[in-house]
Amino acid sequence: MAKDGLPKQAEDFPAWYQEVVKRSGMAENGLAKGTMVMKPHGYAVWEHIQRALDDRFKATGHENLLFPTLIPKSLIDKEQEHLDGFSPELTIVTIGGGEVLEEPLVMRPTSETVIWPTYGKWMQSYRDLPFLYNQWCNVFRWEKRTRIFLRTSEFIWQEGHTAHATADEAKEEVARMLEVYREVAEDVLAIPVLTGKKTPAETFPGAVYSLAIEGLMRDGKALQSGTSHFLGQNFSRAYDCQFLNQDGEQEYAWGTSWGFSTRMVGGTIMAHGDDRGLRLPPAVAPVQVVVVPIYKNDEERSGVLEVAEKIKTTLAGNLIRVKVDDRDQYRPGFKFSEWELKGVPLRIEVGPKDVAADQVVIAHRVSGEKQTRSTADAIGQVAGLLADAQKAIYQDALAYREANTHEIESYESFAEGVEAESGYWVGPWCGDEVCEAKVSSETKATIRVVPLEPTDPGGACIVCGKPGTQRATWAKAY
RNA sequence: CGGGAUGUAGCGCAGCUUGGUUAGCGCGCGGCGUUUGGGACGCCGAGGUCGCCGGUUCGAAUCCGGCCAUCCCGACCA
Repeated sequence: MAKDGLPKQAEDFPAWYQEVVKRSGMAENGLAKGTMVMKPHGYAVWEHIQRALDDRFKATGHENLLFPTLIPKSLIDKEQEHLDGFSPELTIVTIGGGEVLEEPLVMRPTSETVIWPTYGKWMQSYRDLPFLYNQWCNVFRWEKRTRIFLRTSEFIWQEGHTAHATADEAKEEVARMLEVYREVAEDVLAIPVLTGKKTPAETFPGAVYSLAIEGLMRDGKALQSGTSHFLGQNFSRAYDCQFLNQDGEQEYAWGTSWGFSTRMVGGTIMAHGDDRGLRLPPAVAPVQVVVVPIYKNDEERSGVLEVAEKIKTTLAGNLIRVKVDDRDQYRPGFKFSEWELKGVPLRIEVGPKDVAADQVVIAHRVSGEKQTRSTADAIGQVAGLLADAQKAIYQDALAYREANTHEIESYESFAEGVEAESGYWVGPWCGDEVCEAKVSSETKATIRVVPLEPTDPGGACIVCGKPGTQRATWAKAY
């Protein structure tokens, strides 16, 4: 074993991540700096995430549409906070058709600035609202330091943009979509997440407030992966989107926006992977079951492959994503390692002895266990075993999070602890940005979330000692 | 944008100090054969503008100058 092993997570997590992403065939660097090529194995995971989200968007009454990638620069300039927030990250097209453009075009970093002026043309009265639209697209953010899946200059996501007649309705939407994100993260990607509100310092530029889900990676760092923003009337005012309300008055519409990106593919890798490679939750695994035939000669080969194909046909008929690895140039041991690297949840081994005894060996990626079952039992049990694996991998991640969540005893112990142990550190905070900034400059940890609903802060601010107003969760983050 | 490092075959590297004629090794790749229950082995073979431009020299992967790119650390970052 480990003839060609990965770097160990415990020794060098970033090296492990880079290697596992490349060797498992998830993605590689693009030819332009800071970009990435999502390869079939990685894109398939994204497609499953996409499906899970899109089904839930439709179920909550949303429709998809698509705005152009290019946004006139003047539109971006209209919302000052938004402009300030994004300015350094903008990619701007200044030449088109060989001529310098009269007005530069911005490659969208997100689409509020082009969607809101358009929404303004579409809304006349409260009867037209709400607009519940979403788009699947790529966005561009020039990054000085990129990391595959986690931060690249171009990435794919969905951005929902809704317009409502009342603030309360918009706030409900923001909460509803955060819940969709939580559900997809936990039930589909098997990543337990904290849900909460961002501090003003971490709020989306132009939003009134931002909600987010945060997952904990296996190196103890947090990853923000889905965000849902209450825009208030900020964008409708900037782009003059008014409607006639029930009282016959012109009113600015209330907005939300929410996004979930391919970054979460990286999150799935880092939340579940181990030293042998990926461990993919069955719900998003491109291949859920791989059948590896074992044989010594042509005669054994044909007998074993016959059984393998039969297993495949039956499972595929039950909508299980199954593959028979009948490549002749690799031996079984090599295939075992390769599919483990790729994170396939279940492996069925079929050799001559098994064929003779009408049995197979089932190997579990999550637990690492192997068991022998009659062929018929094995086929019948696969769906259940996949469901068990989905639960087990979530439980693993949950146990990890619980073991790495610390109650803050004192500022000193927190400052030392967060360096050494990372993980989540929870404690009272006064709500002052000065205290927040002091922590981030002295420890590299930032406030990931504060609770959605007011809770007992549980004591005095860990930084300044004034009365706490809320319980904050700090962590080092990606 | 600062500090450091690296660019030689698809990947990982040696060679450079002390210039010299066919530029090497491992993995991978192609063919043939033996193998196949945890990363097989033998033989044969294909594959290189030595990052780019210029300079020194009879002669440059090697020395000198400039440029470009990538990686790490920092700053920056929803």
